[in-house]
Amino acid sequence: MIEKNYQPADIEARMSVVWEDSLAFKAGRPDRRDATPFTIVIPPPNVTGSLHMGHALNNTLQDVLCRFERMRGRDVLWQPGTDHAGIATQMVVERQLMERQQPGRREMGREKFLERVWEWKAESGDTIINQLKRLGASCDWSRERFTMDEGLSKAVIKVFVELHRDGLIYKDKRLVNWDPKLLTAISDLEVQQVEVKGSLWYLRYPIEGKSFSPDDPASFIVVATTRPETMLGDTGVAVHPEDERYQKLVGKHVILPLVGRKVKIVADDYSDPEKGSGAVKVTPAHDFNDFEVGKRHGLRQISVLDKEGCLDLVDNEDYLRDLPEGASQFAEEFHNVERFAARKRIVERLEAFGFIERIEPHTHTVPHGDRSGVVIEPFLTDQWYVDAKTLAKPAIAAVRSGATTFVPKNWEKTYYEWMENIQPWCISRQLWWGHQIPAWYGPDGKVFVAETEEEAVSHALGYYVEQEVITPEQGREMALDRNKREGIITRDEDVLDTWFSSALWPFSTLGWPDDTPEVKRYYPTDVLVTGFDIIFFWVARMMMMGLHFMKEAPFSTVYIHALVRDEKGAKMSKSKGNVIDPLHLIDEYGADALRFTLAAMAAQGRDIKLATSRVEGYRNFATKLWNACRFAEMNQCVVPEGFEPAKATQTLNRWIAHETAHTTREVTEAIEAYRFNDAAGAIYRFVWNVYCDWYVELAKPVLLGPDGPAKAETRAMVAWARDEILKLLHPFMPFITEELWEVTAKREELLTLASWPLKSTGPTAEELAMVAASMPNDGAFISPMVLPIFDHADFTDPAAEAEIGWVIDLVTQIRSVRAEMNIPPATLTTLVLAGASPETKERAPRWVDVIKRMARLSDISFADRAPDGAVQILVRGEVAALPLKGVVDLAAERVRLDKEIAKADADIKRAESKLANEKFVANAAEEVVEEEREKREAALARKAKLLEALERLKQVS
RNA sequence: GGGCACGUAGCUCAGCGGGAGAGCACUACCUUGACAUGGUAGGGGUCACAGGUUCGAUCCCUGUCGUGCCCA
Repeated sequence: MIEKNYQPADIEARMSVVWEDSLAFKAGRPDRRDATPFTIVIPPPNVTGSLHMGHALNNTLQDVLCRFERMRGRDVLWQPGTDHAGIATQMVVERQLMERQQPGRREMGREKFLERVWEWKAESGDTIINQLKRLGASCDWSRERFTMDEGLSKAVIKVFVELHRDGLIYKDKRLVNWDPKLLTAISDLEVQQVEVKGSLWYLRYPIEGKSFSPDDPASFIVVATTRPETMLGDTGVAVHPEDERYQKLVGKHVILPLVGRKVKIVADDYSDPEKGSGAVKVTPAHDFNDFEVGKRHGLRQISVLDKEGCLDLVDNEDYLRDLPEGASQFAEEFHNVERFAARKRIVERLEAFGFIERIEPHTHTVPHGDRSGVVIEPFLTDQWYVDAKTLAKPAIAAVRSGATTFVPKNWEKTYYEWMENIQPWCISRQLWWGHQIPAWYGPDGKVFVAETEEEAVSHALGYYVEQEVITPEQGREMALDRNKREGIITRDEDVLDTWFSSALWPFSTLGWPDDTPEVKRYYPTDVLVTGFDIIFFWVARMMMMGLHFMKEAPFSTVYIHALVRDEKGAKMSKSKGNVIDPLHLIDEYGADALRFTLAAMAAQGRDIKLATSRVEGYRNFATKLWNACRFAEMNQCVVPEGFEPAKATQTLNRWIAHETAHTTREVTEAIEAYRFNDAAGAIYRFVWNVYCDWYVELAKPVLLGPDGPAKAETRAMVAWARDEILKLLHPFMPFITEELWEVTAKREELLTLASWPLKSTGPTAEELAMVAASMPNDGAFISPMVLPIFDHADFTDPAAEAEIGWVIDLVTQIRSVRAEMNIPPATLTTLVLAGASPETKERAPRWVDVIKRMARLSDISFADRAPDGAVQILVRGEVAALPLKGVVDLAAERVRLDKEIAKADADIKRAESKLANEKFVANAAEEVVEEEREKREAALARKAKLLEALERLKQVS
């Protein structure tokens, strides 16, 4: 028994339990042992995060695919799990400690702090998983993984060790993006370029050997900079080699103001003669470009900042080297001054001595940390790097060859662009939460990379014995006795970039590096569904790692969906406060409505600007479906054993079978092509505008009439079509459809495991091969879409279409005319079918009840010609007359007819002018020309009838 | 500066070489035996602008203007 009202919350709670108890989503169910696997790995959300709109969209689309393929009989594995999200999670816990005024991370120490993070994970880690379940995600929850799981950690260690062994991971001292707030290096991708209104300072650097005077331009060179405070670390001045202004100065030196360091003037085309003064200061330790310039000219690298972004001058040997007397006094004065304060004070000091020529307002982009929001400092440190350039090569090739394709295709360009210009990937992070790097250092700094500490120890002992640092005897003792190893090696403190473990996700979750049956069966995966914002972070890196370690690309298709934006098109973010919480929408309208909205708006290549009104509209759609099913139930509609819709005899029933088959094809093909919006649109229109608006309405007289074969067949068909609807809609609205499936009949299985109505829209591989062989090989790929197999061919019934189409047109037009003539619904009128064709005469009696009911008529009759003074409409070329003499204003009818005639005239004119155009007739496709002729004929016929009608009207008045 | 999108009904969006579509909103009418979370009918758009290709352009090409995103 279906409840009177549709209550999403009740249904959703109950169905979640039903699915869970039945293990419906478990991969590798025995009954699917011989089925082809279908695998998707979830983009793992942050373990302590909560569901946002992006997740809702991303997971709705994955779920549509998984439920669709599951119903098509595949052995579906949707692999769920969460990401440890290094920086983000560590920050959250640190903030928590601060808010609770508890000891900070450093005071706690590494071990205690990590315990604390694990506690937080235990507390909040289920949130996001439960939210995904509320959305209806049909993951195999029994296989949930976490990037810091034992198994996944094992994979991470193995990958690191192997890549290091192969020279693809190495340690290097170079400039990194340093976050002075989080005190860690970050990768290029974690840096956000922000446009900032700043200044350009023009500094005067005195030329060596000349006596400096602000009034004597020959005594100095002007350099322009956006970061005056870094001048303390300057080790050169660069001018363009072809810049005539400065050619004489190249090779000479300037004396750095305030500092007194002697600095060389070099020629380098990095300096742009058009910009600023044409001369730039070179600070190799604090700027990426300057670093390169410095390398080209052998300039020293002097770091003048510490990890926290404060000036570091006292005891800074690099800084103090070769400085004149008195330099240490300045160093002491400015030591430990924060970088922005330092900028201000140094500018003041320079100004006081006449070293500033001028200051211009200047807008430029400044790198910011995407997590901390502070300005990133290029900083010279030792870090671990992945040789991304080498790994990128096969990853590029896999997409070029089509082994992996992007949908929509244009993202491939973005992918190539990035991959072909890829930089070494900095993977070490100065954090505690994450996979600690499996590298150990000896007392002399020698590094030993190994999977375990034991192994590292043995490497180290071997090495130091060989180097004769210790004797073989000592080595043996240390190997045997842990207590004697004190100080031999210490582990690298750093952890790996979170994306390092994410890059392994498609195989680490299946049990790799162990040789598990899951790895064999489910790798490579079928499709990856994700947003374009993480193509670089994640997709590219999975491609690299997958190809390197598994020798096969991790997925054959990458479906890139839109970003969900706010109504203004801006990215939703907490800081902007424009976030729409999907859970609120679920509470208000139900998960099904939210899912349907997202799917319906997921057109390829366009962002989604979410409007709540759409969600409401689709909730109404769910209600509509609910009530249609109630109607079927009230009329005892059930599908009898062995019912074959193709064998239906009633025209109406043949028609709905035909329409259902058509929709089935539309929905199936659209999902196959990742056109989620088309699929959603097709099923929506079918349910509301075909099944509810017409089929059910047209079936009512039969269902309410006397028992008999027609009624029995109609009851069966109403139920059959309903079941087909539930199946087609299930991937989009799983909860309501499963509920209705359960309550409308005794079922052998859950809807979620039922068979999809259409197995395949294309030929099998064999058939394709046959077709290909029989055709001249022009290299063209024959898409399965082009050669559809009509499983539902039995249902095509043009005669039924024509008959029902006539009924629909007739009813619609009568309604329209009645509304136009302001005939109140309560007024019943009569209908005269004038000069009806034999076809119409044969059809009409079958539909009298329906037409009377729907068009609000009292009687339908035939006549040779329309009665005088009747409103006359044209339905498929024949006149239908409503004798309304006295009911309506005949003048109004004349106006209406005039309008109709004018319309027909316009159509005739348009068609004729086209047909009169020789070029059109000569160039346009045959069908198009023919179509135009038909249009002309139809319009001419229509006009003739309308003129007759007008004539008759005139005779009356 | 380079790249990628996008400007279609009041709003949110489909469509895309042969007569402009949906949902919501709006107007009028309707509590008809599934449904007022509903039904019926209707109004509303030189498809940003300017050129070009074509027999034919909202759709393809070029440019302009505007908006958004990504990368320097």
